[in-house]
Amino acid sequence: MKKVTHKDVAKLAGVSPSTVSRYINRSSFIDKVKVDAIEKAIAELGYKYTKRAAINATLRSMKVGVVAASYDSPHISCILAGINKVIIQHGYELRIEITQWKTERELKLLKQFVTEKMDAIIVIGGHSSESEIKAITKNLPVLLLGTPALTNSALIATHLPQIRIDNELGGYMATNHLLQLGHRKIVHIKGPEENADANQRLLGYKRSLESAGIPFDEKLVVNGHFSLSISQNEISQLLNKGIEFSAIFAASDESAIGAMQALYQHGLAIPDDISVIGFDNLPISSFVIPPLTTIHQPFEELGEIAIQYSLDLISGNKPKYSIPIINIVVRDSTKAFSARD
Amino acid sequence: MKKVTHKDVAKLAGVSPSTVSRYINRSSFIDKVKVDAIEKAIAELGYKYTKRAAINATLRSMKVGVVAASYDSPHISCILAGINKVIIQHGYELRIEITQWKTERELKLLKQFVTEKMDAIIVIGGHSSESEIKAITKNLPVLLLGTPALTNSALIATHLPQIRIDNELGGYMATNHLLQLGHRKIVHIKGPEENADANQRLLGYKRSLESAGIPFDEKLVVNGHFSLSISQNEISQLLNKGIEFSAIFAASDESAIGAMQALYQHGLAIPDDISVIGFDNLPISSFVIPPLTTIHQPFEELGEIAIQYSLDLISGNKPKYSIPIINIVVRDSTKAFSARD
DNA sequence: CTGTTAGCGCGTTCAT
DNA sequence: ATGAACGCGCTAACAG
Repeated sequence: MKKVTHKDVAKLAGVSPSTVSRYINRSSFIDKVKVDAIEKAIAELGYKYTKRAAINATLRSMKVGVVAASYDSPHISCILAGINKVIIQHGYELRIEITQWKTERELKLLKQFVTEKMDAIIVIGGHSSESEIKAITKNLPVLLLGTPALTNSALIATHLPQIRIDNELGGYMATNHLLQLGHRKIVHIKGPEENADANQRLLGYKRSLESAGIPFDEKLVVNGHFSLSISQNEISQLLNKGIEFSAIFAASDESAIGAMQALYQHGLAIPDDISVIGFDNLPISSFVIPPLTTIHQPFEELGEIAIQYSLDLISGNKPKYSIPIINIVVRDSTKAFSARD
Repeated sequence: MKKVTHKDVAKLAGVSPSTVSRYINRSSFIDKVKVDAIEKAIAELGYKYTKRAAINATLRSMKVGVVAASYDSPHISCILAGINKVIIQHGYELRIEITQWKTERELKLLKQFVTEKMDAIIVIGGHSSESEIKAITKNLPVLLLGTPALTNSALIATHLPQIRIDNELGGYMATNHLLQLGHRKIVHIKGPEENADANQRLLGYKRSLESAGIPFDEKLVVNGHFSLSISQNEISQLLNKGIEFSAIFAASDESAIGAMQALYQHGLAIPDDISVIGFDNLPISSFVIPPLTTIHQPFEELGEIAIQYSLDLISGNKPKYSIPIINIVVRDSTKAFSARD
């Protein structure tokens, strides 16, 4: 028993193979009578379409490649879930590769995706510049998700489409929450210098302080690189230096958790001694002790939007999308300021 | 400029296309002179092998499918990273699909993988029975990773290969650690009834108690279903009932963290009032407060072993593998027993 | 609208 | 050991 092909279907239906192909792809209108015959033949023969052969014939891959820093970063998992959810409905496949935080590897993977003829590429929180990416991917549809790559201003402006939340607003909301609780000395654990998201959150922090009439204090800002251990270290040093503060706004939940670690090690209670607010709302953030107040990012939705956008790019449609909304989730790690003894 | 194919290479090298093909696949010995000619032609033409066409010609997919419960389960991410690491070196591709904890979806995906002619399938912590899986996958290489599917004893025994750690030993080690710290009333948060891993951990718990001469107390065992929130709930109820205990052995880190939540809400300090030990050593477990003592599972290594095994299955080699070693990681959540006031 | 012809780039019989 | 011929299953270009 050989595999039944569209030719067999064609023969039985009394039409040509190409008509069957056209029927399958709905690429043109077909006589109702023939459609019926084809459908009958398909049912009778138990014909199954083999996408592989089509891909081989068209030289298109029907794949979209995703490069991300790692699998086990919680928010990346959520984004991937969102992407996966919609992509399968469109007959595309997902190819996920991880950079392990190495820029060279990111570039290498991008090149590989190009030679493998991916139909589109999504870069999640990449570290290379827009111009580098564009140089490699040429006119392939590329989408930047989350942290956009740094634009090297020395080169021509190459604006790749990107999906991002309103980070400045998030930074403002977080800081404002602390302010409203009566805190005045608020530490900010910022993200990497070259990260636009991080910078915008810092901007939001500044604007919030400003609108409350509190002067910006350089000494209260440390760089946690979105990293748990680095943030832990930074806060620990701050504490050792004896710098005073009653609250922390961390630019990521991982940073916030690192800060909590440091506070814990120094015997400081959260939120009684120090309030902490994060940014991301990772799945785990509601389960740290105490549960973390944070800014919620709809990661899965971000993934869905990103892939929709990419699909539109592939098909040449004008992408239409809405920026997902962020909001504050108040849990137990923040509390009204009270002067310590 | 058209794509350069193996035919072009053949022509330039003065050999036949099939010889080039044989050279590429090393499927038979070729005259040294011709090899040189071929290599020279490849270099000159910048020829690139196109796997897609080969796949189409052989009707093999060069893919292995993985079904897992979700992307954003921390240990699954680690396993996937391990799999990904070795699979790319072998020219295979990874197709990951998630079941969202639904058994029907698991079965559906399995069927889909079969019709897509996956070369092998890995099921991570599946929920269907071995016989169900085997019925669908026939003689396709299937590997069960972690939690094996429940074997329905009513049907014929169908032993699918599976990679697992020594869960009984892990349960023993965890309990023993607590015992050595002087604890006598040790709560166990077990996993789902139908989960073999969970049952074995429970067995280890029992054996450890037994060897310490402590009678097993049914009331000290609750079912946390490996779930954070359920475990939280169960421990909360235990506390409300006034049942006495000084330590908890949770069958998963997520359960342990849930337990910690409950303790926190009841104003109990960890480890001063209650010691907690988990099982898994998730990336986050070192960062909860206090850092969690737990049994370390080498997830990434498990992934590597699983895919190696699958690759061996595909190529017909006799799979050789070693069961990965687990060990205890002592952090701050456990402490010597001291009678409370 | 539909059928015919000609590939896509490679693997795999057969012979020799 | 090597070449010729054919096949994989489908799409695309061209006629009509």
